[in-house]
Amino acid sequence: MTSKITPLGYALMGLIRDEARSGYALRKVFETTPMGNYSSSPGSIYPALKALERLGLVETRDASSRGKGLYHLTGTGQSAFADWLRAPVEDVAEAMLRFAFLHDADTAVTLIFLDAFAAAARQRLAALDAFLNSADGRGMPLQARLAVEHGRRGEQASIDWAVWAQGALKFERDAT
Amino acid sequence: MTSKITPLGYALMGLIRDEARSGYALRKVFETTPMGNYSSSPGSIYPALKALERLGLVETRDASSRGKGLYHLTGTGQSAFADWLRAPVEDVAEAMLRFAFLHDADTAVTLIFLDAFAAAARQRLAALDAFLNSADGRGMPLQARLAVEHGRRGEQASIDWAVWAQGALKFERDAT
DNA sequence: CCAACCATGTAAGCTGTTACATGATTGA
DNA sequence: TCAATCATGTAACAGCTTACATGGTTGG
Repeated sequence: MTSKITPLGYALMGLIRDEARSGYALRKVFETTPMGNYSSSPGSIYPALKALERLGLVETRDASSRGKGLYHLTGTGQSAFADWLRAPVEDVAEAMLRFAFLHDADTAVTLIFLDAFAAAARQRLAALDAFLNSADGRGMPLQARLAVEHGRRGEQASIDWAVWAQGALKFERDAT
Repeated sequence: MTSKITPLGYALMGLIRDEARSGYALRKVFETTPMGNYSSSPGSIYPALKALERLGLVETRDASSRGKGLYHLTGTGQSAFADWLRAPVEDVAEAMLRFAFLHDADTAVTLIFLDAFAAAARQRLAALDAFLNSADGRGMPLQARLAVEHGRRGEQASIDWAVWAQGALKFERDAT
């Protein structure tokens, strides 16, 4: 067990894998892109980087003068990250984070990932439907049922997205 | 300042408001309904109840024999909860929780809430669109752009839901 | 020269999770 | 009687947020 890496840790590793960066550069990514959903400010990022360093997953090389410390993935880090990319789909937010970093993988791997993602969403959707049709569900006030319907639509949107994304990926693959 | 009540605290207050319940009964709600998204197990629920009690927002009345302690909202608790229901829309998850508890409010209040909810979703959608059209967004690999598109569709689903929910509420109101 | 931004961090506090502990009651 | 479920908790730990602290560099 690689002793618990958080989603934030993986997000950092993914960014570092794509390009060596300083802590500050990493912060900027979270501040200026939708990846900000996976974290925020210095108080979490710097400690998370330190933790990754302690685990031997990243290292800093002070190669140049004013570049400060640029983080690189170590060999261990690369394989831990690769393992994570192929792990089963559970949490939606974490799954999307992983999906975004699958751009180095074979299209086949990504298509399989999307199948799993859609299957998980279908299961959650089914659970919500079951609840709405249960005695408990039927007994709820309108507003509460509408709130569940919001969840239903979110899951449906995920399913539709997954199917559509598969199309987009196949299109790109065949356009080579 | 009522010294910080967490979403879980409000969820508990809302359930208690609808019906006096024991800690165990509250746990069951989280375990068996989609409200489980707002929390889980004893380790958070019992301490949260204790905190609400310390704040004077709920109290237990041991009225009967085997009913154990049933929690009731105090007067302070009722007004704190009412204030929360009318607070501005910020976090999506918290907003949906509030929406589910708006069933005692005038339809007018609920419709206004949905307007605000939709407006917030439109803003987030616009932010994602802006990002996708920015240099940063265009420069991303396909998978990353698809991940953002997942977010876009989620926001769009929220907007559509809000409009639809307004229709459902108006229909019910006029069906009296 | 001064504001803005680069760049890195620490400390306190809050919440929540996991895992464990305990005992009563009830139905098969 | 024995398993399940009712019923209530505690302790350790992890993780994040907020707020603060510090100094270098650079452009107007």
